[in-house]
Amino acid sequence: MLGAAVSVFLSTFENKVDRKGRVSVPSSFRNVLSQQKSTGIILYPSFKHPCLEGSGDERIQEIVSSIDAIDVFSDEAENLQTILADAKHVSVDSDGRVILPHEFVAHAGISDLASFVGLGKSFQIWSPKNFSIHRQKNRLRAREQGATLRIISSSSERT
Amino acid sequence: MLGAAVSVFLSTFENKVDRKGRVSVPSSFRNVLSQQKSTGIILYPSFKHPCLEGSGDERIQEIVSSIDAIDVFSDEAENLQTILADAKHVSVDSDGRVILPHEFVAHAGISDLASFVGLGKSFQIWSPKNFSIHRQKNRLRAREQGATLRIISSSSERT
DNA sequence: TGCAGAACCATAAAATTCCATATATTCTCC
DNA sequence: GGAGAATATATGGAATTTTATGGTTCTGCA
Repeated sequence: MLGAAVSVFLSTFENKVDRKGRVSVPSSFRNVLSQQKSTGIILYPSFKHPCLEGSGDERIQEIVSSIDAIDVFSDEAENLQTILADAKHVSVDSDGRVILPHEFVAHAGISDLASFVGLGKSFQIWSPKNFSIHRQKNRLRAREQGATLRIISSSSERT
Repeated sequence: MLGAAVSVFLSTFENKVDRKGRVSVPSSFRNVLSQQKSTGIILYPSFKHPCLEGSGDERIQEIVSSIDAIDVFSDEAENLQTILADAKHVSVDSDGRVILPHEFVAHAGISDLASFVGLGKSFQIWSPKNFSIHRQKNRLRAREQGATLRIISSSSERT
């Protein structure tokens, strides 16, 4: 099951969270991370949903550079700084696990199970229950709106 | 201390301030500082908020250079000079603590707890109460403005 | 000589490392 | 093709190290 696999975060995995808040990062996610040379992952609570946003830790550099590129006292700079203030770097231990900080566990409503949801360049962590609700809502909306995918060639942004 | 982590000030820590005004600098912040070869930290009261601005002590050099780079008699130059005039250098003791100067404690409304807030290249120190208000405002606005979408990948610019 | 800051010491709580095991999945050799 | 060895993953628990934090003592300076 090794091989190069795919270098994006893909599909959903449900793992157990133990008493200490430890949870295994899905091995395919770990492969993506190590390809990015990340020593760990960056987590921060989502603005929009009761879940956590996660990514390799090189993402932090992007945010910091973004802040540098704009006026230090602007609202926009403060928005990005909010992400930094809320984010945490968690390192992946030798067994492939991370510790979910308590505040985050609370924000996401996670108890003893966590769903890792691959989103390509990043991923989310949900409580399985909240995720299934979210997933269903999304599907419904997608169907109503007749979701069309605009696939952009080469390097561009996602929605 | 493994997990070299990321070399930026990240996330928020709430530590106790004892009778003498001593407070522990979060260990991850100390790691950033030592990477910067700072012997201590520079503190000055924020213009914009009831909090303290902090950074490694090489930051002073940057401010001095900035002053040189702009019109000596401009408002901006005076603002920056005010920072220099108000700033203090505090050293980190062998247990990782600093002493917050009284005037600063007053400006930030800090009593027995202090929140260290990572902002990337610098950080802030707040009273937890003031910070939670500030944070809530910021998160609301960030959500409306869609902060996460504005992250500049690597070093591209928007026009 | 009194007080603020610095250097020491002590300890409880929290985080990190290490070890053990169960369960798959893959590989290899017969 | 299949039995069993070897590997990988997920998970539980214990041991060890760091942190945060309170207290005491020492020292220089006003």
